Amino acid sequence: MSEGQDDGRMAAGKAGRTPSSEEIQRVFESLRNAVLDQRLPPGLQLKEQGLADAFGVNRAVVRQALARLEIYRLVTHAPNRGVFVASPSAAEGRDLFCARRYIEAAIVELAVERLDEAALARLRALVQRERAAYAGGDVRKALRMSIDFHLQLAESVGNTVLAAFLDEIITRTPLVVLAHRRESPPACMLSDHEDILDAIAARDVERARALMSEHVAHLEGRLALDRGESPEDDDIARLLALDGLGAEDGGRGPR
Amino acid sequence: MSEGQDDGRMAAGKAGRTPSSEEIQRVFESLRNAVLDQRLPPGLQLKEQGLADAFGVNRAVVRQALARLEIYRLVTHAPNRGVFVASPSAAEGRDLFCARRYIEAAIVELAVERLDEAALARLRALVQRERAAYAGGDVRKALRMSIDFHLQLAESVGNTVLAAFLDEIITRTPLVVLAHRRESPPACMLSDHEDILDAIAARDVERARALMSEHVAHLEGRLALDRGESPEDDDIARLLALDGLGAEDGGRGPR
DNA sequence: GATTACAAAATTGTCAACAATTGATCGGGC
DNA sequence: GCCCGATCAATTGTTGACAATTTTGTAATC
Repeated sequence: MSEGQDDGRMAAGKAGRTPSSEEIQRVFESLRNAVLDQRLPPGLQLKEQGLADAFGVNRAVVRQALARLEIYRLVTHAPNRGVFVASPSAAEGRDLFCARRYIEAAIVELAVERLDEAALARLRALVQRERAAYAGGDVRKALRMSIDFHLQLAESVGNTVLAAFLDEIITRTPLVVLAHRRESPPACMLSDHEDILDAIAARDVERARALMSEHVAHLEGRLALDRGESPEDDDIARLLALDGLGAEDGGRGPR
Repeated sequence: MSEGQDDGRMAAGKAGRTPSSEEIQRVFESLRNAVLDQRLPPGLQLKEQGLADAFGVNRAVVRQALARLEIYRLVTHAPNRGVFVASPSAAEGRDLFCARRYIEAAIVELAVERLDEAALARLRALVQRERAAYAGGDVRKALRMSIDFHLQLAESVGNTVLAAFLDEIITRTPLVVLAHRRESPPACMLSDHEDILDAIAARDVERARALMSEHVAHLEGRLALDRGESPEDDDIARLLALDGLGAEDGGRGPR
């Protein structure tokens, strides 16, 4: 249970089994972590040769790593043009959060059924470390631990499929945040995590589910995902709206 | 809405956006369809050169297609050994069905909220064609249409993330069936599908969810997934059991 | 006769050179 | 002065050959 923590963050879900060629896995993980830490701005082009040089690997390795990132929708691949960091539409963001509510609810429900005291203790320890990171001012680490809380909870209930799904959702979320942020720090609230654990420990399904749902909704609330609120969908549409020539839209466009 | 039906089955979920190099997509789809039709026995080795010859493409193309199949857990990749059709453990099968219950429930819930008459009519038509296929004795086609019903329902509610997840679950299921079948034909019941649609049309969330849950549970019931009931996990164990020398298992093994 | 060491075949993994496509810059024409 | 077409650089896509690893078959030895 302590084996999965390879370089600061586990590759919780899928594609963690057979590291065909190690190198690919390494490049993939690095890029994935960069996305999780919000270091990669949506729209940035990822050039094969550049990455190959940076990681000291062959272009073929980079190519495969990028192909994997594409499947997770972390990058988009324009044929003969290159791959670019994905910039999810508002609709995609909504779908992501909607799905997340359902899946986190399922996980919480299973947690109430199956989590023993030892598992709960581990999760509580995680929240403590998260709190410590916040207190210490290391906001980036705190954010990572906040993510890890959700991932660890999912993994603790022992359903690999649901854990992998949540992992994918959470991995895709930072790009949505970057593309549609409204307020300042889109981090989790410490107390929320603790309350959820308490409800699970008390075997109160309804309360645990409600708290988690509220928690996720709160996260989503900090984003500008409402229909028409943010530059809608198509990348070209966004560019057009950026000039304010919104046709019949009386200048509601952002900026 | 009639555009997604490229070669008999849509690639509902992810990885359908940018077909980098078309060829890869083609090989991937072919293999994926073969899995869905239960034509690929778990454990079979998929040799790169063989597939390259069969599809008339380069080995690199096959390589990438296989990499994608691996992410979907349809094959397992043993470094320096090759890739093999996955043979999911009973535990994995349980996780799959457990997750499926939650996700189908979520989809049904959204369907009650968002499906209009037109969408319902399309789904009813699909069930009709499924019934026709059964009546016509084309069991393979009927099974595919049964799968398509679930996939189409998911797509109709308009959440791409949930649709992709269900797609993944359903794609992985045939391998579980092959590895752990108990009874004869593990197909969906026609009437179940119709009843679910009726409940959705009547906007009866509870009933729709209950019916769907029961439907999925029924599917799972035809498999031998209980703890200790089927040859547990390790592939070698399965091969041993195949000879009937089941040690203390008094000949309960398959065949 | 069984077991271990060795050798050969097959398969995967890696790599670098070549081809094709795209976007941009520059020049000419209207 | 503006617009259109061609050349040029940069990047991706493809291919084939070569290296490393594993498995299988064989032979010698205990």
